[in-house]
Amino acid sequence: MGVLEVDPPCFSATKGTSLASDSCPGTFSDLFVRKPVLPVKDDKEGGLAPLDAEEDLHRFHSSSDKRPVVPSGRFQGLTLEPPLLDKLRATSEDLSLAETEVILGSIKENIIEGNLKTALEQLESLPIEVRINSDILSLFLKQCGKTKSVHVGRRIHNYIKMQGLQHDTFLGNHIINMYRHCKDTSSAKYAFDDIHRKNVISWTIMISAYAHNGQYELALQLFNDMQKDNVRPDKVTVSTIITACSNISARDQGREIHQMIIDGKLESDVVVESALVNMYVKSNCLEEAQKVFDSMRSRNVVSWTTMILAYAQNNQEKKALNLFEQMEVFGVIPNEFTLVGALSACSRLRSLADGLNVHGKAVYHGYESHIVLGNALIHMYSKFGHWDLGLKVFSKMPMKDVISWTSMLDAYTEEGRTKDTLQLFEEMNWEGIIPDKVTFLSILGACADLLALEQGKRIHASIISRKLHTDQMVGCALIHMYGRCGSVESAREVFDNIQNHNVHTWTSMISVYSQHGLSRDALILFNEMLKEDVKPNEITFVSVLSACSHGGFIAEAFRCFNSLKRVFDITPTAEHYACMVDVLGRAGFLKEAEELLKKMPISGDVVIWRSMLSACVAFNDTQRAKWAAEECIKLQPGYSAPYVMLSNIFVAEDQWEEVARIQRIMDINGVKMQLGKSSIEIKDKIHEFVVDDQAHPQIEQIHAELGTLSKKMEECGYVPMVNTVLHDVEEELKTYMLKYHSERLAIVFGHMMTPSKSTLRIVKNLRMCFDCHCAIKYMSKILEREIIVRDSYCSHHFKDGVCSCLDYW
DNA sequence: GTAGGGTTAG
Repeated sequence: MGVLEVDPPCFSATKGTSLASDSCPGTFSDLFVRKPVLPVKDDKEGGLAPLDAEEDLHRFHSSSDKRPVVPSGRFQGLTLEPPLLDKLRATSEDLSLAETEVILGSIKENIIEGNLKTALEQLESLPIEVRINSDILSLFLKQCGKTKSVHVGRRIHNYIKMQGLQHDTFLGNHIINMYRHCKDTSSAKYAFDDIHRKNVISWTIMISAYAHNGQYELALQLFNDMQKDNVRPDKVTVSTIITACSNISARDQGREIHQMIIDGKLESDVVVESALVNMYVKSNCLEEAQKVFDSMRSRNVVSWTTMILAYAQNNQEKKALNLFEQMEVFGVIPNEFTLVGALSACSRLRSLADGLNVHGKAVYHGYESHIVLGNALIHMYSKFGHWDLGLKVFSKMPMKDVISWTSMLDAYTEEGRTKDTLQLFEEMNWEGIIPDKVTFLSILGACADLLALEQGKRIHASIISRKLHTDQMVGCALIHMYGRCGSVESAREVFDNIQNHNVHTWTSMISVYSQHGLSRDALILFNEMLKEDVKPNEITFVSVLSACSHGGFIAEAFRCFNSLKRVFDITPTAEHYACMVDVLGRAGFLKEAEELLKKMPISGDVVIWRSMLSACVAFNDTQRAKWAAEECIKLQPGYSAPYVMLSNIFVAEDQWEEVARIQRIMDINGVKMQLGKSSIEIKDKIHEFVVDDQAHPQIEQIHAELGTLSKKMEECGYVPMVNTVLHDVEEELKTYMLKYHSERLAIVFGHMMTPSKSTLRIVKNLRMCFDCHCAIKYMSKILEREIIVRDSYCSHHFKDGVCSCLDYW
C-alpha cells in the first residue's frame, strides 16, 4: 500500500460531475456537490462540538495517536455512513489518481467558496494514506481563521496530527495563526510547542496571539524566551511587542525596547516607530511621543493619526487640529481614523465650524458610510445640541452598530427629547441590536428623566438577565433611576446587591435619600461609608449637606462643611456654599445666611443666590427676596425662575406696575416663559399634558373628573391662591387658570387609569406653583393615594394631605 | 509560502 502524493489539481470538478462511469448514486458523485454529503449534526448533538474543558483540550493536543482522536466521544457526530463511503475508508489503492485529484479539486473549491464543513467532510472521508499537499491545508486553516471557524479548524489540526505533520514549521505556523484568529491561545500554544524548528514567524504569531487576546504579560514573557532561544526578532515582532506594551502602559519595558532599537539591536521601520509613538501616548508621555514622531524619517497616515488622536484625547484639541492641517500640507491623505480623531477634537473643542469642515472632508474622501466615523459625527452633533443633524447622519448610515444606536439615544436624551429616546430604544430592540452597558446607562437616564418606572423595571430585568446588575456604573444608573422615579426601596435593593462598592455607588444612594428628604438615612449611610474607609468626593458632600439642610441638622452641616478641606482636602465649591445658605435659610436664619453669603470666597455663582432667593420666598422676606432675585437675574439673565418669583412677590403686594416692569426686562433679555408640561406613565406609555390641555383624547372626561374633585377639595377647605397668578385678570379667570395646571390634569388622568390606592408619579418640567402644591395635598387625602411629583426643583411625596418637603416649597 | 501598527459611545 503505497502513499499517494497528489499535487494540487489543475482542474476543478463541477457540481454533480460523475467521474467514474460505473459510479453508483451516493458514492463519488456526492462528494462533488458543494453541500454536506454526510449529516453534519449541530453543536448540541456533538457534531462540531467545541472543546471547552481544559482537560479535553489537553488530551486533544497531547495525543500522538495517528488515528482520529475522539475526545469525550464528541467527534463521533461525523460517523461515516455505510455504504456511502466504505470504499473511501478502505485503502488508497481503491482510489485512482484521477479520482483523488478530482476530490482534492473539489475540496479546494469548497474552501475558497467558504463551504468549510463540506470541505471538511470530504477531507476526512479520504483514506488516511492519501497525502494532502500543504497548500490545501494551509489555505483551509487560513479560511478557518478568517471565518473564526474554530471547530472546523480544530479538526483540520487533528487531521494534520493524524498525518504526523504537526511538527512542520510552515503548517504549524498556520495552525497557531488559525487559533490566534479564533482567540484560542491555549490551543495555539499547544500547536506552537509541537513545532520542532520554530522560526521568527512562529514566535511572532504566538506573541501576537497573546497580545491580541489581552494576555500581554505572556506576550512579553515569550518575547524574552524567543531571544533566549537565539531567534532574532524582526520588525514585525518588535511592533507587535511594542503594541503589547502600549496596552498595559508598560512604559519601562517599552522604553527598554526603544533603547534596543536606538542601539541597533532591534529592527525598526515606520510601523515600529508609529507603534513607539502610540506606546508613549498610552503611557501618558506625550512629549516623548512627540519626540519620536519628530525624529521619524518618514511618516505615514498612521503615524500622523496616532499623534492627532493623542492630542485630541489629552485636552490639546487645538494642537490636534493644527496637526491635522499640517498633515494635509505634507500631502498625506487622511483615512477614516484620522477623521475620527479630528472629529473627536472638534467635539471637545465645541467648534461646530471645524466639525462641519471635517465632516465635509469625510464626505470628500468617501468615508461617509464608515460606521465609526458616523458614530463620531452623531456624538459630535449631539454635543453641539444639533440632534437633528445627528439624526440625519444616523438615518443615512448603511450599517449601524450598538454604538451608533447608543449615540443617537444619547443625542435625544441630551436634548431633553427623552420620549424619543425610549421610542428609539424600542426600535433598536426591534432591529435585534443587543444593548451594551453604555446603552443601559443612556436608557436608564431617560427613564429617570421621564419618571418611567415601569419601563425602568423592565430594563432592570434585562440588565439582570445579562448579569450586568452588579456592575458599579450600571448599579449607579439603576439607583439613580429608581431614586428619580420615587422608588427609594428599589434603589436600596440595587445598592445592597452591588458587591464591591466605590465612592460613586455610595454617593448615588446617599443622594437618593437626600433628594427624598430622608435625611437621617442619608447621614447613617454616609457614616457607614466613612467606616468602610471610602473617601467621599465633592458630590458626596453636596448630597450630605443637602440632607442636613432638608433635615434641619444645622450643627451636623457645619461639622461636615468644616471637615471638607481639613479632613478630606476638598476645596468647597459654589454648590457646597449654596447648601450652607440653604441650611441656614431653611431654618429661617436669613440674616445669618446673608452674612455667610457676603463672607464666602465664592459669591458670584448663581446657585448660591438661588438658595438665598428660595429661603427669602419661603419666609416671606420680600426685601431680601427682591435683592436675591435681582442678583440671580444679573448673573443669569436668560433663566426665567427668578423673574417669576419676583413677579409673585409684586403680585402679592398688588404692584402691577412692577409686574409689568419685570415683564419688560424679560422681553429685553429674550426670556420666554416655558410652557408648563407634566407627564405620567400609564402601562408603558408616557402621557404628556400641557397647561389647559385640549389635545388629549380623553380631555373631556379628565375635565369632568377634575371638576368633581375640585368641588370635594373646596368642601375640605381648599381655597385657590389666586394671588400666585401672574396675570392681572378677573379672579374667576385666575381660579380657572390654576385649576387646569398640567400636573393636576396628569394626576386626574392617572387616577382614572390606574387601580385605586396605587401611587401616582408625575414629572413636571418647571417648578410647581405654590397653589398646586397646596391643592395636591388635598388630592392625596381625597383620592387616598400617594402622589409623587418631581418638579424641576425636587421630589415631593404627597401622602394623606402632607408633603415630604414639609412645605418648604 | 505564513505574521505586524492607528478606532468611536462612557
